[in-house]
Amino acid sequence: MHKNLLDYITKRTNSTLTNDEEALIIAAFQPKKLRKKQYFLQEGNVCKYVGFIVKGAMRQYSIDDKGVEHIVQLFIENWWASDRESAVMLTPSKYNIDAWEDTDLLIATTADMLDLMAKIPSFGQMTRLMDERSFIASQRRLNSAISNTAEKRYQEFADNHPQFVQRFPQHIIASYLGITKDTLSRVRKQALKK
Amino acid sequence: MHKNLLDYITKRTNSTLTNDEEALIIAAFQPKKLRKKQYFLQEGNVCKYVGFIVKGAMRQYSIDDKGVEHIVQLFIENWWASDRESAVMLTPSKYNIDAWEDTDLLIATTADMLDLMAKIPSFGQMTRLMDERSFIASQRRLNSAISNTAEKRYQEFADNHPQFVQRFPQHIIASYLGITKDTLSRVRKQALKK
DNA sequence: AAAGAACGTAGACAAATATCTATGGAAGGG
DNA sequence: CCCTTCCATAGATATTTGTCTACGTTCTTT
Repeated sequence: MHKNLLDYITKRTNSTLTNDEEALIIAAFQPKKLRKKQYFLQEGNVCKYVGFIVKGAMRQYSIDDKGVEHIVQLFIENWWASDRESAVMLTPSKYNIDAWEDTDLLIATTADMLDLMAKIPSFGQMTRLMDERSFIASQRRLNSAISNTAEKRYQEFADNHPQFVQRFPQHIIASYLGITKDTLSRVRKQALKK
Repeated sequence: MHKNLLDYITKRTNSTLTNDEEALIIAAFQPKKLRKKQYFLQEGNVCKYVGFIVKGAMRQYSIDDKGVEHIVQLFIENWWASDRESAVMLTPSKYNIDAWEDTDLLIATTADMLDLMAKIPSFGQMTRLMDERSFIASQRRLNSAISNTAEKRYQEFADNHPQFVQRFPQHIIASYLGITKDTLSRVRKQALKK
């Protein structure tokens, strides 16, 4: 199971890991299985782990005053699940993270992550790349959210993330885009005509 | 002028810099003055510099098919201006960054930044903190954009960033929030009644 | 196989927001 | 100082999106 992670690191950084480095990484990451709907993180708790998704799909969401869920992030294989805000600031999380499909994870504590970053250059490089990618994705999504109509946002999303459209139902996608499932349904209908 | 930057680094990281380290940083960062409306980065160019704002205010925005500007980011003193996506991926930027007020910057190339990160631990730490903060801010804003009404979004923004509300006109703030200036004007009027 | 939940779609209506035009005042450049 | 540009607001109207209810289908669970 750890092989997926080691491959991920070497591929992303175009480097190799020594046996010692591999051992350190394997020691730090613990396998964990989550059944569908099981929580990885619950609102109000401090996020102590980061999870590398080996197989499965997860979602991160907040719940507003009216009890409505707002999807802030979706994760599938080779994504890192965690609430960075909570993990970095050590504050109670405003979000829930749970499994949408049965999911296999490799989890490590924030402390272990910092340790690995310090000891293994390519691990540090990998996390930097991961951070950059997250930020860029977030910026793009934000730009799309403030600039585009619901229709354009969905088109962009479907073009860039076809895997997500396949694996999550429409009401989840709609929430992720900041629209209702009804609007998404209408938008898709419009799109078919073209 | 470099003192602002050195202070910023030591404060953020709770550490001190040796004379050699300070010299490296000063050598890497070049002072630059921008007049109001002058570009720091223009759409289509690759972002080669990152700028630390010593004094002034800047904005980052895209321009859509209809020629409408969409503000994706605002910067004031002690913020770092750059298009990370372009700088990291070495792709032409989709954004413009220009000075909203006359601005004093300290600029460094991406290569110099990487060099400083490698040579100066606390510089690496500082950039990591900066990246984390950016990401968290971006996540929050995204969450707000998809979850809240225009009114709530403005309230949150005004509460969290009173300096921005003071220094940028309403149509800029409105664009930043993803609404029109007309809507923002109405929202503010409503808020006064409370 | 049956029962219940989850899901997508639809239509009618309501609410939020955008668009457009106009106006007066403030700010900035010569 | 005058002139121009920028800025905030207002009202009328159009468009987009949300809300609610309903229904048929598919998926889960027992």
